[in-house]
Amino acid sequence: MRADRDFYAHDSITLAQRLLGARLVRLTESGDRLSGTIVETEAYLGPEDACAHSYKNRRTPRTEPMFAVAGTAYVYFTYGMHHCMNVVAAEEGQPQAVLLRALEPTEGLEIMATHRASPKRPASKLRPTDLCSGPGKICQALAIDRTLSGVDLVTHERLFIEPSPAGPIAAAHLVNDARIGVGEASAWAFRPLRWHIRGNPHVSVVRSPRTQENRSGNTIQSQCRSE
DNA sequence: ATGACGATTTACT
DNA sequence: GTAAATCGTCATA
Repeated sequence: MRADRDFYAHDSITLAQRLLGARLVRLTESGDRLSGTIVETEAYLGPEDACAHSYKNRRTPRTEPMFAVAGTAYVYFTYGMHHCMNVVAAEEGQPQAVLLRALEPTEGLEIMATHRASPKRPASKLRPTDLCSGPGKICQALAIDRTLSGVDLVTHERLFIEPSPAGPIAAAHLVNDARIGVGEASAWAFRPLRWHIRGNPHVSVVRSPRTQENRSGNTIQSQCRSE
């Protein structure tokens, strides 16, 4: 069953954990049903978060959906070639969002593979873990681009989320560490705002405890759980 | 109008 | 591990 407004109406830290185990569903224009279980997320906190697009309330045509009601999709284009999808959290006007970083694909793997195929790596050579193990891969596999930015996941016909009937993943099964790809300039880059399902093979980046120690010193060590 | 820069992925050494 | 690909977005002028 599709998630309703109440499912999304929480701060981004809560929603990031709540989304794990839920299913992202995409019904394409071509009539394909594509879906996957969310296994990795990151919370972006809003005006005070130096790593967020909405830092200092930066409000532009691109970031406008971040200020919308919880359950809105925020999709942006980056590096001249990739799209990334967020789920907007919190109250309307508070630009918090959760970045979807990895899915375990469940329906339409064949179609996803054709979307992800390249000359070097044809669809036939792609394994399930090559399909949705990163924010750019998710959008390519499920045919999500910025034309879907700003749509309401509570009512949209072709893009929505189904919570797990089994309920949220227990905290003991989650790994919580620093966000990926946000640089190291600000202390915000080291805050543990990323979550993933422990041991899931579709997760985009698995940091060894050693690496975590090297990259972030004792700061994260004390705040994060490692594998 | 212009320039610097990505909430990334891929291929190659 | 390092580097290239590639262009929309945003701040500055």
